[in-house]
Amino acid sequence: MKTIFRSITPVKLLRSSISLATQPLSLNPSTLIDDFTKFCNQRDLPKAINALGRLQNHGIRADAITYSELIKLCVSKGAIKEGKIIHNHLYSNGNEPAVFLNNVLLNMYVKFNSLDKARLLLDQMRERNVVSWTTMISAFSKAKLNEEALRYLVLMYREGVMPNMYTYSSVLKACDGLETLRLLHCGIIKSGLDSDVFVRSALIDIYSKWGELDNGLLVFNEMITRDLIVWNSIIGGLAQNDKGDEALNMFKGMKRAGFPAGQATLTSVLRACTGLVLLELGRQVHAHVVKSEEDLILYNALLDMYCKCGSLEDADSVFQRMANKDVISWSTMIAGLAQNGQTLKALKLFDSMKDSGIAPNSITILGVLFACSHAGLVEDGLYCFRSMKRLFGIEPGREHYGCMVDLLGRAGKLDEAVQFIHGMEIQPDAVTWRTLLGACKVHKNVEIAIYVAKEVLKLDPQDEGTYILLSNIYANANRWEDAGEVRRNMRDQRVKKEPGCSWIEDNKQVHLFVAGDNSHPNIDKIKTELNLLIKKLSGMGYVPDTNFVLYDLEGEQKEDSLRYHSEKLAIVFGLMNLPKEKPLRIMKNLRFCGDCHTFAKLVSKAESRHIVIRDPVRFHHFKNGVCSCGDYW
DNA sequence: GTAGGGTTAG
Repeated sequence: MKTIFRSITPVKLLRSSISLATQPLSLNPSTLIDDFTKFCNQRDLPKAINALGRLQNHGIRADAITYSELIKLCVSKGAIKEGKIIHNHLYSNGNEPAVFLNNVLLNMYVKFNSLDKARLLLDQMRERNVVSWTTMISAFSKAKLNEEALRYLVLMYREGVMPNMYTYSSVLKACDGLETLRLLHCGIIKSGLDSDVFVRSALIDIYSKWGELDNGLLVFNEMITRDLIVWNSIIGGLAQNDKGDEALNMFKGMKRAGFPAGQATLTSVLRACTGLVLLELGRQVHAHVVKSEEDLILYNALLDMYCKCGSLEDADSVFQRMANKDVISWSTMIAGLAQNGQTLKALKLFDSMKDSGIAPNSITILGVLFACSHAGLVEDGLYCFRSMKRLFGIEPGREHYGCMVDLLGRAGKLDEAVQFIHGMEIQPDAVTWRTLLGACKVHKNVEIAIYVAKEVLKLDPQDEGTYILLSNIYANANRWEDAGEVRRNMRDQRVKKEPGCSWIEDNKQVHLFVAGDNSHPNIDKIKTELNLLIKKLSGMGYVPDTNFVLYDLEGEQKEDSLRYHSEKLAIVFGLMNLPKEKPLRIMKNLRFCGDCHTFAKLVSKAESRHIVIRDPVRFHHFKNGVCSCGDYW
């Protein structure tokens, strides 16, 4: 008895006698700790915090592991207040917990999204190790505070703490460009940490995000042991960089390596299908995923795939059945309807979205404006644009302005569109002007077109289409000198020409047709069939429209290059090979030329086929001689 | 003991 009393300081004795009055429990320190430990183990937060209060009153400490477990319990329950009580307790009486517990506290504030509190704590800590720094860096990186993440990496270096694989795998995401990325990669290799799978998957991912897929592939190919996430990184990287076919090949490789596809994998596979318009493969993925639990991201990708493969019925049925829908699900569906020419349904869906209590974001509004512009709903579009900030708190961005230029231009209000661009709060870019140029073309306004084309070329001197258009305009007006100058400028700028190509899926195979390329095995047969078809259509009044051809070709040669545009070859291939009841679904890399558009309309009538062609911006559903775009595109 | 990588809409 005596010895026990002697071991307690007078202050502590005083405290315990006070607490005795309010909390008539055990006085014995070991019993108090036992109580505390017991409640922590039982994950009984209120009782544990109560017991902690008694420890506090008696100036007693439990062991670090128990505290750490209790803090984790707070995190899992979102108990911020309790977490702070523990923090105060650990810092009471001028104590500072060991770095391990400090790290647990740091992590707690991070999980509570209190980055400022975490930052303060880190500043205050006497000892900071690699875990402390990594906790902060990872938090900044996840919160997309990239500058802060990189800044803390530097602070860490300056303090003489070296990053490890945990640090690198989380800081890589925060790279602000290729230069930083290369520096980090060097550091990783020098420290021998590049054998870590986490670091590797982060490297693959970030290289592909910065458009250096080859470096990502290099990292991937050097790996001896790969896990599911590394496969996902490379497949996702390929899919996001429009290398759908390579992504699908990689997916095959992954299956060969014995990995079952996870939801993230299938999301990327769907993205690849979307990019390649592989509706049938997309359907197979769908059939595969309906068996598992509904994953929102995956289902959103499914929606997008159906929309972008021009199958609105499938998209709608998925959308109707989805138990949870977020702003992306709604925006995908609204944009999908709009792009497929179903304007009124798109606007109706926007109303339903608002009714359902999901707040639209800037991308949702973009879909709505797109719908208005493609249906000539000038007033509705203007209203939406003018009220987006007031109603939804969304500032119009460059793309919203672009949609408005399109809206005015399409409606033939070309002067107003020019005025609108001059009044924009954001500097117009080449895309803005090019949008208006397209409208000038449709409405055949030469005067404005010349002005607009010059604006485009000021901002993008490499734009092939604009040179050609401008020189065609001059040539048609017999202004040969001007046309010649445009041609010279084009040569001086070494404008690159992107070859037009189209592709179509048949029996799980993609058939690609590139302008001027005869490598398809059946190309001769296809060309023969195409010529027969053109003859048949000529009987219906089809005359090739040569205005859409390059200026340096003449007469018959002009018509010949037009004759074999890749979308025509793809259409004929589809007619020859796909069953009559199936719509022809064709994808192309460039915008439609007017001649091919007319051609497709006539074919849909002459052959009674439903033809769906996707250009880089929208869809054209050809049925019975009419296109869903209403001949505006 | 505490810190880490991949997936969706324009």
